[in-house]
Amino acid sequence: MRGVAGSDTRRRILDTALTAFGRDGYAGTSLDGLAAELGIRKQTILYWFPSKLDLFEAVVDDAAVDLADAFDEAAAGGLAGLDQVQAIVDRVFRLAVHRPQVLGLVREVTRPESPTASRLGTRIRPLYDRARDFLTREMEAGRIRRSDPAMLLLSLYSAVVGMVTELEVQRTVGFEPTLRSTVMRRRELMRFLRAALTPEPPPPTGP
Amino acid sequence: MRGVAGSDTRRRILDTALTAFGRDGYAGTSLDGLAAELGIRKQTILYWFPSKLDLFEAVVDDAAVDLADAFDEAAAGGLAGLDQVQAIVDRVFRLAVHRPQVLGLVREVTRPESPTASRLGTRIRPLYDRARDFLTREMEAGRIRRSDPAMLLLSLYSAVVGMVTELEVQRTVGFEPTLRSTVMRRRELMRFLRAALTPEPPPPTGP
DNA sequence: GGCAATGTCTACCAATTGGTAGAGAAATTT
DNA sequence: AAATTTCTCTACCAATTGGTAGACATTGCC
Repeated sequence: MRGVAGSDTRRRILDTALTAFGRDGYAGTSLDGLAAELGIRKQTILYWFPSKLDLFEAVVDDAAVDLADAFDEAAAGGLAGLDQVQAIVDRVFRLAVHRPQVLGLVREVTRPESPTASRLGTRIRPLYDRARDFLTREMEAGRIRRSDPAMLLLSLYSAVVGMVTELEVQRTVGFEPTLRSTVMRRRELMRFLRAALTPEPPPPTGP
Repeated sequence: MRGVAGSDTRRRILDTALTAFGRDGYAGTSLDGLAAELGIRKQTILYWFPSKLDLFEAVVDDAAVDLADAFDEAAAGGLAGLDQVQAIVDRVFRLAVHRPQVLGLVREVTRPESPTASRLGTRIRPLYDRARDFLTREMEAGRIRRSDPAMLLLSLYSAVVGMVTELEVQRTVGFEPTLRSTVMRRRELMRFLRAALTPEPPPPTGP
C-alpha cells in the first residue's frame, strides 16, 4: 500500500507533532522519533513539511486556531465583567483538559528563546491583545478590580496552565484524575480568580 | 596558561550551565556550545562532570540551594498568615529578579517529561511540601482564605514565575525594566495575592 | 630537581541530527 | 493503455551530538 492514504497523513503528522513538541520541546523532538511514532519514514514528514521549523510553525498555527475558537465561543455569549472572565477561563480550561497537548505547546512557544518568536508574535499575540483590551475596558467600567491588565492576564493564564499542568502531572504519576476532581479543581480556580478580581465592594463615597 | 584556574572553573561551568539550561532547555543545550560560551573545550566540562545529565543534576541541586535559602530567610522572621506569604513571595521575587536564570531552570525542571524527574522529586519536592504544609496550617487557623492548598500554591508559584517571565520578555524585546517598574510590578502582584488570600471578612456569626 | 596529582587540551568515535536525491508504487488524467 | 501526478520509500550525506583515550602542561610535595 503506497501513495494511498492521501493528505490524512498530513493531519496525523500535525497531531502527533503537537503532542511531541509540547511534551519534549522543539529541540527535544527529532523527526526520526516522530516518524517512528507515526509508523512512517522521516522523509514522508519532510515531504509534507519542507523542514522541521516549518512543521513546528504549522503545528503552532493549527493549535492557535483551537485557542482562538475557544475565545470566540466564550466571547459570543456577550457577557461582561467577571462573568465574561469566568466564561473564558472555563472554556480554555475545558480545552486544556481534553486536549492538554495544546497547553504544552503554548508553554514551549512562550519560552523567550524558543524558535517560535515569530509565530508567537503573529498567532498568539492577537489573542493576548484582545484579552488585555477586554480587561482594560472592564476595569475602567469598574466591573473588575483595577490593576495592571497585562499582569492580571499573565496571572490568569498562569493559573490555568498551572492547574492543567498539575492534572497532567497527576496523570503521569499514575493518578488518573476523576471527572469529579477535575470539576472541583476548576471550581477552586474560579473561586480564586473571583476573589482576586471582585472590585472593592464599598467605595468610600457615602450613599 | 594551563591547569591553573583550579576549581573556579567548576563554578563558572555551573553558572553558565544554569543560564543555558534555563534558556534553551536540557535538549537544546549542547556541551560544545556551553564550552564555547565559557571559552574552554567540552572535555574540560566532562572532566568536572562525568556526563551531561550529571551536570544538569548538579545545576539543579545548586539552584535548589538558592531557593531553599530564600524560603528559610523569609521564614526566619516568624510571621504568620498573609504576612508570611508576603515575605516569602517577596523574597522569591527578589531572587527571581536578580537571578532570573533560576526561574528559567525551575520552568525546565517542572516540565513533566524533563530528564529531571528524579531531581525534581528529591530537591524541589521538599520545598513544595513545606510550603503546602504551611498554607494548610494557616488555613486551618483561619488566617488565610480556605481553599485547596496545593492549588493555591501552584497559583502563587505561577504568578511569580509569570511576573518575572514578563520582565524577562520585556528585557529581551529591549525594554530594560527600571527599578521603579519592577517595584510596581511586585506591588501589583502582592495586591493580587492579598485580594485572593484574605479570608472572607465578616463570618456570618454575630459578635 | 624529581615526581605524582591536578587540570586542560588534541584527537577520535559511534550515533543521531536535519536534509537531499531520486526510485518506484498507486491513483488520476488523457 | 499510456502518461502524469501524487505519495512514500530507500539510500545517502555532512554536521553535530555526548563521550573516550590519552598527551601534555602546571602545581605542590618530597
